[in-house]
Amino acid sequence: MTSVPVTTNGSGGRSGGSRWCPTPEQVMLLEGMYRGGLKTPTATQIQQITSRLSIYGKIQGKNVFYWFQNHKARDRQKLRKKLMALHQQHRLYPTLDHPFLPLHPIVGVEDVSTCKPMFNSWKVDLPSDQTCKLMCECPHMTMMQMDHHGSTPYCTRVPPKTLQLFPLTTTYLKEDDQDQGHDQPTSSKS
Amino acid sequence: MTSVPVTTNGSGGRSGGSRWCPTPEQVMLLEGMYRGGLKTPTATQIQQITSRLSIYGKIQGKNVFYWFQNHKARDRQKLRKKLMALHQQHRLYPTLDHPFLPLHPIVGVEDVSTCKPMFNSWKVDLPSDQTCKLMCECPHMTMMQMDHHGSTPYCTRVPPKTLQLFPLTTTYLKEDDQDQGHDQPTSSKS
DNA sequence: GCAAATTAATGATTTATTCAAG
DNA sequence: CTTGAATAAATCATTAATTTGC
Repeated sequence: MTSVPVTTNGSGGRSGGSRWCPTPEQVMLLEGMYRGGLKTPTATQIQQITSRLSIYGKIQGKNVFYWFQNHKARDRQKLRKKLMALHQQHRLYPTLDHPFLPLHPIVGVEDVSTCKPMFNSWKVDLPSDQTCKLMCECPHMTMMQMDHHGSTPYCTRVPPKTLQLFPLTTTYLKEDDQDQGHDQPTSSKS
Repeated sequence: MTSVPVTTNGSGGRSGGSRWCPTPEQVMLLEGMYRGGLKTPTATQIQQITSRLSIYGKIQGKNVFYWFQNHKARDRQKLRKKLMALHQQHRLYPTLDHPFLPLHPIVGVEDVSTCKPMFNSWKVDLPSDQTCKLMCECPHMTMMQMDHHGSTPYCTRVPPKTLQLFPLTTTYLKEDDQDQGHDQPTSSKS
């Protein structure tokens, strides 16, 4: 292949000549279209887009075509990855320069996926939505079910099972510690 | 003016008042984790981080959660702004303000609508590799000046001639805000 | 030096998206 | 087509920095 005399690229005169290198404007515009709802442009649309974007740099229809294909695919891929991470939930990463986050893995937890949604319960004072929203006031108790026969080798920091987690693990707590996150009813918002 | 005395925090100052105020140690640790690659901690990780940081001061899981959200968002925002400013100088065409909609039709092409099936045929049933090859062989001209080589059985069914520009017409990104503006009335608080 | 006034950072909420399951 | 789950963008609100006049 490549019998095509593609002197492509350019795009601001960047280096290389083998593949399209979109300019920021082009990327911006493409993303805008994508976000605007255009996921799989028709040939006509591709054409128009190409024409439009050629103002900012060299571009071909196939670039646009590929861009949308890739963008959509990567969107899905990203989401899938997230979902996976949700179920595996043990992404420990090696620390780098500082021992910042030994962050020992939680061993006995398998159903951590249930805690992610719990974060929504923080904003439980929503006006009038039909949806759940307020599942439980005590967000994180369900998450640390663990224990049982989880050996928890070095899980010293995480409380064994009695979920003190958020409020109580602080070194000092005063009576109004709850007030911080409890609710600030918009304080006379506009 | 007469800046409204924020009654919300009146008594006792901010020791337990309105919002979390991270200690330098906490900030340091959080930034270290972020730089270390932790961009969106899971609930489990948030718990661990919270527990760990609590020795330096009062902190809740939601604080950690929010911190990462904000940090990541502002990182992105900053970067995007930089990129935008980099190439904002061009502004050759007036359409940058409404980049996505106008998209005037192309002049030289009349029967472009027939190209659409072509795009479909590209990715139709060939293995991905084949598809790619096909694209490479027939890159730009295929859509632009497509000399009906007739072998497009799909072309029988053509979309409306009046190639409707884009179906999007939604909100798009409206950030523009060329300069973040100083128009912010300081007394906007209500 | 100091506070009031103003500006910049940033914590906390709300809103708009996304994909995919039902 | 609708809804669920989750997030990132946009926005609001408060704290810290800083400027400014004395």
